[in-house]
Amino acid sequence: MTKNAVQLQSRDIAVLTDLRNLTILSLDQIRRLHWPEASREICRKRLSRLMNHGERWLRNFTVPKPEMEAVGLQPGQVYYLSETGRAWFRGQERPPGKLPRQRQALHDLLISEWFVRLSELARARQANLGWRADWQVRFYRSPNAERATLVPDGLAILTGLTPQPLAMFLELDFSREAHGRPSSRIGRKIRGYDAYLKQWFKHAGLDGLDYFPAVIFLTHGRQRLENLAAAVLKHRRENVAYGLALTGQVYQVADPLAAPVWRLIPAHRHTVSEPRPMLDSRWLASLQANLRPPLRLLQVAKPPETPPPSVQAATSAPAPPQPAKSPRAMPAPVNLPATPAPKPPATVAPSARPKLLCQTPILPAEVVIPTRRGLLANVAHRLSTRRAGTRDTGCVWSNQLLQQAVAVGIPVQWQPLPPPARELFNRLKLPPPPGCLTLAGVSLFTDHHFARIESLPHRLAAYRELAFLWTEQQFRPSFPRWTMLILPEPKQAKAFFETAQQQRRIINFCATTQVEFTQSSLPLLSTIWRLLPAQQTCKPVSLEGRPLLAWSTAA
DNA sequence: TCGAGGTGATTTGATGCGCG
DNA sequence: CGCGCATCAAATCACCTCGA
Repeated sequence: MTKNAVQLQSRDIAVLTDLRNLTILSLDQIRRLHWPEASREICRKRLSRLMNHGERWLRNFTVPKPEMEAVGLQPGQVYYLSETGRAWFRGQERPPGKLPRQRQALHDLLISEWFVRLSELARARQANLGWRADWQVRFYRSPNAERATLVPDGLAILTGLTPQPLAMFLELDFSREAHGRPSSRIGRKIRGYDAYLKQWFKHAGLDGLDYFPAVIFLTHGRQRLENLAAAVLKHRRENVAYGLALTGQVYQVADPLAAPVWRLIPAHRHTVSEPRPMLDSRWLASLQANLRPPLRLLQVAKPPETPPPSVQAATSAPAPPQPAKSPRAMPAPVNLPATPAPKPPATVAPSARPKLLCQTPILPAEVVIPTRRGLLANVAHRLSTRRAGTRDTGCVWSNQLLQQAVAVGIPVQWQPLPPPARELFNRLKLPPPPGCLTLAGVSLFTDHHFARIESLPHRLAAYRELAFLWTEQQFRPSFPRWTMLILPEPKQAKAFFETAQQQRRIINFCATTQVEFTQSSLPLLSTIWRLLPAQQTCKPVSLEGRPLLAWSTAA
């Protein structure tokens, strides 16, 4: 057999990407996604070439025909990424996805089928479908949690179909377990989504969403569907919207969203509808109960008093139908972050706080926000283990940003760098960044350690390696979206921008200089930040100064 | 030259059936 | 119950044309 190299075409890359996102796809599913007009044989032949020639990007296995037919799938070979295929994604500096689990092949194929159905629907209606895999949207109750609280089967985002993008977590109920008890898998799932709703806006995997997605449960058997609906009503404590349907029905109708096969539970109502289309206006409107908390950045010139509710509405999406809000619909902005912002120390007048902080080279212990224990510990450790010098200003600056964010009502979180990540930097003989700050749901490394210009390329390479390590070891939260740099000298800033501009970046960088930072009364909001979003090419980006939180539109 | 696409031949694997 | 054989469908392969 000839083993000629296979040149990857754009369609091949699309197939590999789908396999990375969905883990496995059947021959029929790949054909429907990428060869919708062609025969099965043509698709199979290309996959065979990707599998057996050159680099051998794919592998396959057989799921018994009766098993596939029993769940309504077209029988055929099942494909997944080979180690070469996974390595290709690592080479592209993108996560390689997860390994297939042959014992759960049918479950995973049904998840893929939902993606394929939505793709076909999007294609027919000139809409767009985005998909985030389970490893991208899994939820950990706290940064130090050992295990994920909740692992949805995937997140689909349909844009162009409804006025607001339609975002749906998928839960495929493939088990035979009863739903009744809170300790059952379904009971834990429902409680898990309740917890997710309280923190979703901090999750990097849910960036770009304006509201908490609905939860779509697909199950088998009518009685099971009834039990599932009852379980949702029984266990649900928060305003999570659910849509329930039978796998068989959803996968048989031509348009799964427009067909009246869904039992809908709106976010703010304790009722289960009769079978209706998912594109039900009232149910869709109920999703707006879980809007992303507004940043209110432009109102922060005033002290952090509770803003009137109208201010919050004015900065959110334009005029969504306002459902009747129950007390637990959404945390009130003033309560963000979850723990109430502490009162400033009596020695510091509230009006003087920002100015004082920015003029203080080393943060006095009494001004460190006591509730931010991680950062407090970090600063305290640094101050106690070595003399406070320039190396500690990074932590001080982090604390300043943290305090400003709390003062203006932006949700913040701090997580020290995980030990394996710290070891990576140590191994590369580079000072590690202190940790990861999450501002308004966007996580970022805070880094202030550019002592020498020569170390810049190594440092950028270290972040690339860290991105792989982060994915491989499944650190929480997901890999921070941005890396914030405060560059000590103008010449180092210039060198950094030149280096980063010339590189194909996988990390989003936002950088400023020490001078600009210290001279700004409110660095968080000032236009002192140069944003260098990740991109696959070396195309230069504008280095015009922007506010730090402009990142939401930059990448 | 290489890949896409079409067609038909061959191989492979699952299944059913009969026989000892 | 185990074995061999027949049958069928799916998978695979070979060879072709066409077009970029």
